[in-house]
Amino acid sequence: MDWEKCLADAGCRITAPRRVVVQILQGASAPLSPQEIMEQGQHLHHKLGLVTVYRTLTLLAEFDLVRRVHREDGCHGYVLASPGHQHHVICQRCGSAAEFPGEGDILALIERVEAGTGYRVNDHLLQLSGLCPDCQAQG
Amino acid sequence: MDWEKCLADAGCRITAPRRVVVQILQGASAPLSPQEIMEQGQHLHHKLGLVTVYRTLTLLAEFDLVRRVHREDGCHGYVLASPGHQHHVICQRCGSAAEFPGEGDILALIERVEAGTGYRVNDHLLQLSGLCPDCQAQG
DNA sequence: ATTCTTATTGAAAAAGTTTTTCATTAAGCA
DNA sequence: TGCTTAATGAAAAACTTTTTCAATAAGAAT
Repeated sequence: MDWEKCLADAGCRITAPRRVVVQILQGASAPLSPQEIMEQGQHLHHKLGLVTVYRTLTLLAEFDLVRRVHREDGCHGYVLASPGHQHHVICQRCGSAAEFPGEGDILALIERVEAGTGYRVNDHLLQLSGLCPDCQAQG
Repeated sequence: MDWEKCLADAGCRITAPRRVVVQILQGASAPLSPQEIMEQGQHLHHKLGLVTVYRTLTLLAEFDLVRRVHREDGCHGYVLASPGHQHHVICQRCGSAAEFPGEGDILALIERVEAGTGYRVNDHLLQLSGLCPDCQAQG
């Protein structure tokens, strides 16, 4: 579902800062920190504040529109979650990210884990890291 | 390999604070934050400082003896990584963690991702969250 | 055992990240 | 067009992580 409709249906307003945050994430090829989102976003909306970026990310995360991932540098990074493709490979060298569809494999694994541990699994985070094609080529 | 030997072989010293951090993690049933490790560790070594906990965790992580995971509250949590069982299910209610062996399934998935994206995968993080048996029973 | 070297520690301070507060602004409905 | 109230931005507070540096103690040499 469209993010605007998703928020609107929940009674949230579609504001300029929110549009900017989503737009920046849409154009990103790597997970961005709140700080980076603000810096890039200020080119589109020069009054954009860091606090608003945090609040927007928290809101988007509540609706699973955005996903928080680990970054090598220890920061939290955010990537847009397109439904059904919520997994990422991240390049350890340049930080670029690629999505991959992994639902099928994961679901099978989850079933086995539930059987083995007794836990009931509601959510999962799978993040791979390595080298993107470009960085491999550079050695 | 034993963590003490692992550090000693690299020329690091086996100190009381380091022993305490490992001991706390060994007794933990959920990922602990540096703060929590310090608080619990001070019962064993009352002078243990937070700085030392951070440094010890960084060191242990370098040798893959410890693993950093996401926690619902946004904090970073650390769990001991027993080799070959580096994956965890975390209970969203009580925070307890269980390990599960998932190597086989993951390796197959990784191969498919490498073929599909062109990325070369060096490392992976898989974290499941849900409800542990106890919390399920409580409703 | 004792001494020596130097890695490690703890405390304070600095740096960085995230949240709270509150007056002001503007989204969306009437 | 105006009204209501959610959302914003700035400042400050709270919290997390790193840096600095003098003091300590691990482990090798004696």
